[in-house]
Amino acid sequence: MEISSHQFHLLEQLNEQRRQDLFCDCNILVEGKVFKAHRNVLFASSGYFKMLLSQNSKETSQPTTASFQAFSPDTFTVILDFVYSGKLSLTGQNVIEVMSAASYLQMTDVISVCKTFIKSSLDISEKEKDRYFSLSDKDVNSNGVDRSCVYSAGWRAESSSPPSHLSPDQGTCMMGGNAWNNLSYYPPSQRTAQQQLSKHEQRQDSGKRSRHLGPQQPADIPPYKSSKLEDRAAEPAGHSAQPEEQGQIEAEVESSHVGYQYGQGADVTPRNQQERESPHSSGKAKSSKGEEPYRSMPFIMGVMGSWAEADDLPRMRFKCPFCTHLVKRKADLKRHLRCHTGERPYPCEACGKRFSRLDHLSSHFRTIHQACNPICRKCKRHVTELTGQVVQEGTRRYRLCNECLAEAGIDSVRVDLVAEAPLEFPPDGNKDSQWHYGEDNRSDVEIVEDGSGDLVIQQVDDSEDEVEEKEVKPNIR
DNA sequence: CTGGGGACGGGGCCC
DNA sequence: GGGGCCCCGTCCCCA
Repeated sequence: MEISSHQFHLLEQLNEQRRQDLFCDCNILVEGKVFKAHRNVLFASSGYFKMLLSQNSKETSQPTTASFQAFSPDTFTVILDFVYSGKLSLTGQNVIEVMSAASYLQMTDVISVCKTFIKSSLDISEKEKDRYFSLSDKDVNSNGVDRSCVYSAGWRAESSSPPSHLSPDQGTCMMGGNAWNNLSYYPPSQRTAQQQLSKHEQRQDSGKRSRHLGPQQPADIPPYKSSKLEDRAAEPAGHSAQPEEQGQIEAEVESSHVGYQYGQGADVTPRNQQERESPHSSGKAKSSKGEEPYRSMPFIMGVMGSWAEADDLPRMRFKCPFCTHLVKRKADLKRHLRCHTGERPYPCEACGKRFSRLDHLSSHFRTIHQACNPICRKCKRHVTELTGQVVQEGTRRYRLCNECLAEAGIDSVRVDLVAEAPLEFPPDGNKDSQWHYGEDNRSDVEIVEDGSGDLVIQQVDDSEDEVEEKEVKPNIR
């Protein structure tokens, strides 16, 4: 016979013990603030602590001490509260930091929820967003987000009552129920984004992890590191940034909270005040309408006006919802966001490779397909269509003179220079335009062979099918 | 190990 | 304000 409330009561008791500093055998130092906790609870909740405590498992008599500089005490409070309650107090202000901290601590469940939170904010559909983040008590039992949280819950944490004035934008995501085990569940509308983020993570992770891994770092360092600032901020405690840098980081991170505005001219509720109002809320309701397709993420894409004016820093007004990157213009943010979403709207119609930016496509086309520099790669002599050929080896294409060609005995894909010539880059970067090889005007993906039968031109239709493809494999380099 | 080539992200400027 | 373009730095792959 199973008593469903046991798990909850057990956790509640542990939380009570933590509050009363009973049996706490682990001290966590976060930017000077000490948090007390139980090793076994931390061990069970975080991959980072699991590794850390495993290393120190033999010295059980002494309290374990861990210190962090990579995130703020407030962020760790959210994390620790989750560990001891199963409730994750996410807000538009803290979601990035919480996700970064969770990444650092290897708490995949928390990361997943943060991603979902962010994804929902990015969702084009305002309705969808409202459904997932209207977290009044009533909605907690009916809307999407909490459906993901209480999905097949074996036990249910007692309902805390978020203030009824919470708006969708600033609602607090309560990760309750059986969240410990079941957070792999996503509402269907959010799975794609989840996959995208994960893949992007993997890509960044595999590519860049080694540079950030210290000897004692967790295996999965925060992957959301598109900015140098975040690179620094994510450094482990043992490799903390220089004091000067750290101060800057703190200032910027702090200002990213205090200075957050929900659309221009919106009210700003300082974080501390928000916390006084409610431990799980982030203040007053204030929704704002931005512009498509970012209209639905106003509470994350904050306008950084106040701190930019307060400090003498340049006016970096737009903040990336996925990292700490700040940009001056919305267009720059739009461009930057593609590095997170993996969106590649600019296909090269000569080779099918897709690019996130038109100028990169343009550059690619010039260097690869228009080979402006008719020099033999081997002997460096000038070649013409008569004296040389374009050779393709794997993904590399270059020119060789006939002599070097014969010497090398290359018989891989050869491309006539003449055949190269007609390829013209489409003007004005019309990503939807069909710029054609010859007279063909076809839709959908189609393989077209040129006269030589060697060069394979892939015409790519940038419509639904491609969208599907983009979602499946973003950011393939 | 090193250098070259290509891809990519950020910043800035121009229209 | 937004798009396009250019430049620069960085990273990765490969020879």
